[in-house]
Amino acid sequence: MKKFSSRYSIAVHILSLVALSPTSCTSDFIAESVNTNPVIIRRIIGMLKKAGLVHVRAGAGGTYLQKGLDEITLLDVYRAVEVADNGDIFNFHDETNPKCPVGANIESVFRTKMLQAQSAMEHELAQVTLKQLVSELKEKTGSI
Amino acid sequence: MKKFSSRYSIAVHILSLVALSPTSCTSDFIAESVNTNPVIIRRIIGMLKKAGLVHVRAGAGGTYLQKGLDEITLLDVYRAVEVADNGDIFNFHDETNPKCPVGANIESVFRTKMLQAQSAMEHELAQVTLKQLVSELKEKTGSI
DNA sequence: TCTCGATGTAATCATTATAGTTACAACGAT
DNA sequence: ATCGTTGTAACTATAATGATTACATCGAGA
Repeated sequence: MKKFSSRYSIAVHILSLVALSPTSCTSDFIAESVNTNPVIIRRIIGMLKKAGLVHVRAGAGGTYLQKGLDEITLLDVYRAVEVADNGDIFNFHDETNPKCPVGANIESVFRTKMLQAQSAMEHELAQVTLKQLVSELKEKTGSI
Repeated sequence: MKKFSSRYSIAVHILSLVALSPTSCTSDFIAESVNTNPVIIRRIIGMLKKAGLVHVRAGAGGTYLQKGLDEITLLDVYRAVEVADNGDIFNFHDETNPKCPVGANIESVFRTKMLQAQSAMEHELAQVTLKQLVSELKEKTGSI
């Protein structure tokens, strides 16, 4: 199947930081916590922005949540940054031989099963809100 | 996260073919149904062999199931061909800044959630045996 | 025993996705 | 008007995947 990029973990990191930080979150500030290049951060923030999860103060700088922490689930974040063309996490071998009874029908049968598996995973992601995640994070860090 | 390769769909195709075909399944024969190169097939069969799902008649040629159709689940096949180093389908951005309370703790919190999501997916895959899948395939093809 | 088809595997290549980096125009608060 | 910040484009490096050629090896059957 397709594999998840580390964009996803960075996106969650960004949102957690924006949620917890009392100071303004510039891409430089975030990049330091994530330990990567600010441009990487800006690219991902761009995706989160497009998904309506955050907004950015142009010119002045700084990223802010667009929705409540309990209104954003891990599934929302996942969909914002994992841009699989069709949304499927599974790749299929294209163009099996239509003359072979197996080749002609295997994909539709297999695809059904895969979509069920993917749904189960996405359902799990939808159960977790950023509020919960941040709350667990706070416990770990002591305070902040 | 990481994405699944099309090896998985090819592996399922191979096993279905081996299960249904009355004639000997050589890599050339299978490659024709899958519509790819025989070497691709042999490589994947090698993985299935290593996982104990099939055996191959060396010299003579032909692949045969090593277990009963109802003893092989989609999860078995998945584990046989998707060789993620640690088994995780999620990638994490490494080396976040340990000096930042968020950077230092976000990964362990996020990882827990991701493993739950992955478990949900794998549980779903474990529910489907090749026997079921082949049975649905038979319905589709009429007979064989 | 010899032949011949089939397997197992290495080596190579093209393609694609990702991550990182530099550079720079545009924005807007001060 | 300045200056820090954002939004992108462009480029590079790296890795995974899929495909292909080549070839040594195996072993069933003539």
